[in-house]
Amino acid sequence: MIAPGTYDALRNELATRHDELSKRLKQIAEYALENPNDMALETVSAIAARAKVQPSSLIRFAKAFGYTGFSEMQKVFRSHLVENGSNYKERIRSLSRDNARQSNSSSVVLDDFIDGGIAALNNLRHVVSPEKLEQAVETLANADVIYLTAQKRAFPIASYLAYALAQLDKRCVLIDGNGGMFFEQARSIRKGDVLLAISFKSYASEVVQLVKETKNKDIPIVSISDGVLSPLAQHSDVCLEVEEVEVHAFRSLAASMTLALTLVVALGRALDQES
Amino acid sequence: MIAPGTYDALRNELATRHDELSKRLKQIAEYALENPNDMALETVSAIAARAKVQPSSLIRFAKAFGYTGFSEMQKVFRSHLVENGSNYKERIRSLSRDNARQSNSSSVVLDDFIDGGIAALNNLRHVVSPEKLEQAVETLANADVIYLTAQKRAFPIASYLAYALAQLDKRCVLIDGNGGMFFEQARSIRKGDVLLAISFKSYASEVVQLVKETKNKDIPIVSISDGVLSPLAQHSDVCLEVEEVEVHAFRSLAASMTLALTLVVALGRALDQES
DNA sequence: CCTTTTATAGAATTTATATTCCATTTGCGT
DNA sequence: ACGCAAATGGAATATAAATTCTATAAAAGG
Repeated sequence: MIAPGTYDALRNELATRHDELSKRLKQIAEYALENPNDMALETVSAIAARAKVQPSSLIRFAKAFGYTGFSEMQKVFRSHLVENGSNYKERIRSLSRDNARQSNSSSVVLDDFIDGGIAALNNLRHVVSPEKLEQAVETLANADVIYLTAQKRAFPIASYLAYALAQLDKRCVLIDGNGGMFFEQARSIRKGDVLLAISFKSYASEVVQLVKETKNKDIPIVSISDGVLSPLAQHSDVCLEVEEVEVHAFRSLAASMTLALTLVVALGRALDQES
Repeated sequence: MIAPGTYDALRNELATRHDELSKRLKQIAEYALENPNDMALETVSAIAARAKVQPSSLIRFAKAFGYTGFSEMQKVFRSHLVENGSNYKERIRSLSRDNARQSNSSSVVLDDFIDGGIAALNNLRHVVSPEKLEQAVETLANADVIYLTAQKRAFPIASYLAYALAQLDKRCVLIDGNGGMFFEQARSIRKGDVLLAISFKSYASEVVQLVKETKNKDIPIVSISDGVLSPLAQHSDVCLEVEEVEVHAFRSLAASMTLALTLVVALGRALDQES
């Protein structure tokens, strides 16, 4: 007897062997299928109480399916919970393990980044709250001029936003620090405008400083950054969070780019509706 | 002191009080925000090991935020895990409903772009030939200076490449046309250098022209473009093809960015092996 | 209807996990 | 440089949880 290692395999096993199970084990199987979250998170005695069985029955149940004990079976339920939810890090972790095995061909590197990018995109679904996104779009839609700023790794995103916003005939200014005029370029921001700042750790000091200063002028700030600890998050009216995956010691921009593009298209729709 | 009862409240508390926290507590806060799943599922000692702290620090951490112990705080992380999973399922359901009737909510747009990005990335795996990739890497590795050029939609990629190559201490020049000096910037290309050009349809004329001119000077050219019909493909020594998916009349850059990043990392490895 | 086998309940035990406590270190103000 | 307060590490302890064991109860077979 071999114990199912995945949630789906276990589910399947529970279903097919359901008939041959004893009364109490049937009862537990039904409970397990209906309450997988309990199986994943509660203690043996808590589950036993809820399913109206003895704790020992749960252990017998687990052993009947080939596990050494209940805890081992619980791991299967737990990993399911994680896969379903926001966790894509496990996949990445296994990815980096694989990386350890001397992957020196370029196409292996490409595969790793593709996997990482897909994981980051999937994750984006979970971490971006629809409300924040809506709020960001609305703020930008009401802007007279959108000022864009980013430096270093985040700069390509601002640069892309400048291009895409121009396609929408939305007025925007890219504060790129060209000619050492970072703050000078920002000086023309005024009431009615909005600052869209993008920065990831380690946060470029100019961008952080500009955000603070602009906040003091009562200009609305929308930001794209990486987590609540970001200094941008603290000073922004809306902060959209992205978490890029690190593969081979480099972070991609796939997810951030996708979010930026979404912002543009959603903004375009909002503007269309107005007119 | 009142302990946050929800994940969002806790996150918020972690962010706002992050500054006033002691060294070890900061460390734990950061780990918790980056690995909420671990916080939800692992044991105190397992988390302690991963976050490189003592188990007792985790208990102090929980108490610092008003909980009676770590277990109480863990409940918050656990309930988030459950809610997150079910929310996601509901969202998928409501999304497919909305999609049928052309919903215009921003998060639907986001989902479309995420799906599009994933499709483009998967496609990338098939269309990029390992040989070409290897050849591109080799050509770039042998370059004295890498000249980068792109305009319009492709420009962010060149801009990102410039940033990433600098990280590798690989000499590069970004021909961005700033100050109307597009061709002037390119004038200093000489034997031993390589031109890396990126352009998608409709191909920016400057870039195409520059590629042609540079080809005549017998400078190797590596390009990233979209299909064999690209004028870049014809004049390049190696042309890496990417096909971005068009969603809502806009093309993402997720796949192209991923390819660009791959090129950088593979190049980095090639350079390491040389030395 | 009795015997044998299998399943079950519940207490007892073992194992693992969280928490506390205190000696030591670190940081800070004087 | 000194003393004080806060923070930390790590062993010791307490708590909780999983698992085993056994007497009892239910089925199954003759």
